[in-house]
Amino acid sequence: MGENEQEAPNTKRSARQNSNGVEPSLTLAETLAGRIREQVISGRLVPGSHLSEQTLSDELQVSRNTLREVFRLLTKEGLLRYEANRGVFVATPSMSTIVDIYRVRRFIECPALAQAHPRHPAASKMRTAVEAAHDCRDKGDWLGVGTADITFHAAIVELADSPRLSDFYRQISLELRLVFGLLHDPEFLHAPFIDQNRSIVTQLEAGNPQGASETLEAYLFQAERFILGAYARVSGSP
Amino acid sequence: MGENEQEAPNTKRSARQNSNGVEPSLTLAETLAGRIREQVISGRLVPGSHLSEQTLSDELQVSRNTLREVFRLLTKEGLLRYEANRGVFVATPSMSTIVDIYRVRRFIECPALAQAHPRHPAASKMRTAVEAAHDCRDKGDWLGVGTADITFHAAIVELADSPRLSDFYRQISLELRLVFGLLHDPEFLHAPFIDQNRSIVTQLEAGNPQGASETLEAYLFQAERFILGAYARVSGSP
DNA sequence: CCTGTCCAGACTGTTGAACAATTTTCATAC
DNA sequence: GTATGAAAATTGTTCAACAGTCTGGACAGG
Repeated sequence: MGENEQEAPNTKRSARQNSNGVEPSLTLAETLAGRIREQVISGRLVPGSHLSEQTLSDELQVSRNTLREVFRLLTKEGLLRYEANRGVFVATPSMSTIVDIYRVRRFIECPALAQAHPRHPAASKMRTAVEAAHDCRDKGDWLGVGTADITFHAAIVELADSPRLSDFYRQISLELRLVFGLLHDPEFLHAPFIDQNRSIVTQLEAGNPQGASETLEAYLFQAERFILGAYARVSGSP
Repeated sequence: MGENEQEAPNTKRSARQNSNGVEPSLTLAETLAGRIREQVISGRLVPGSHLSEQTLSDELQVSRNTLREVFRLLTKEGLLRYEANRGVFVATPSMSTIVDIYRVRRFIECPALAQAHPRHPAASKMRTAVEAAHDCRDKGDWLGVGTADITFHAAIVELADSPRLSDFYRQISLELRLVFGLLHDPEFLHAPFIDQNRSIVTQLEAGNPQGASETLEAYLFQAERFILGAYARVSGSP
């Protein structure tokens, strides 16, 4: 009797272990995707390196199948690259990647800003992000400055009121952060742009979205040159 | 005796069966994703319906694990939607979906066209697509007209020379086709726009991208009203 | 010494079965 | 008629196995 009851008391930690506890119904794969995304963005996982299924699944204590789901997610986000029968690699941004990213940014951010209403909710997000960047600079927290910068520009895109556009921009930002990680010199990269961001939001708040947009375009061209230069330096003499 | 030997000689056809044989290193999951994508776009898989893992994996003769990889792919494309512990459903476009799609289209297509060089390679793609749509109309092949229409507008986006923008637009097109499938009245939806497409490409070829862009903007506003109206009719009295 | 072939090992692609966790269904009690 | 609670169905995750593909080295011949 009772052989029906599967009482096997489950030695492994229960499937949905949540060290922080509060994640509401996030699947394991999604949680891990977040973790690996962090590592890729922060540069701890070097672009071009091979991610072995066996090694990683051992390391993260998940099965290969689950890890493969994670890989699928991150591949679609552009952070990993697939090669059939050879596995996944951390994406390696090239010069043309950078050029394309900045082309897209100018294409989307400038019109979004130019046609924005100064009292749009996203405008206050911009202001908040600018001040956060300022604070972080004072504390020497350059990684925080980078995050605030991304937030600022995401807010610009939100001015266009399009969920799909915002999602797309989120993806572009991810790739850009991958580039930043490759350059590891956040101070040099971000310092010059904090004040320009402030000038942009100030112009917008003053009811001059057109001027803000022009400042932004100049900003983006300048930033592109900056990044390309830094990239060439890193890539030329590693 | 011999119970140790797993003699079951693998009744299923070898893993990489390729009925057409020529697919170069496409993974099974990717192949299946293509098949399901077709079914979703064509409307054979009704929006909102639940895709059971067990049922579908039996039907497609693949394992649940592989099918889950397929689901992950299509979810990222916006054709399927995930609900934790409840499974995947075919995405159900709403009015706000349509509004957002057309907002994005105007936001991207019009500037891409306005700043285009008339001799850009994508311009000839536009011309080809227009003529194809014309031919299909004469033959009464309205599904072909729809495909040609999508191709035409994808070519417009290609004028911007940005792979990431083109990829993004491809995704938007997929969602739009999902809407079309929901409306199943391709003649009514596409017939009015073939000639406008022709006018647009003609203006571009004549060296007037600005005029082409204005025509396109009017086109997109009109098409949005069309689709929204058809949607309301279908959704109101099913 | 160089080059091409062949073989073994490592890794990915896919499978099927199993169990845990969650949702849904349904019968019963109030 | 609605609440309750257990059974059934479904998803989330794991494991072990095997087939297909790639990698690297041993080995033979030039």
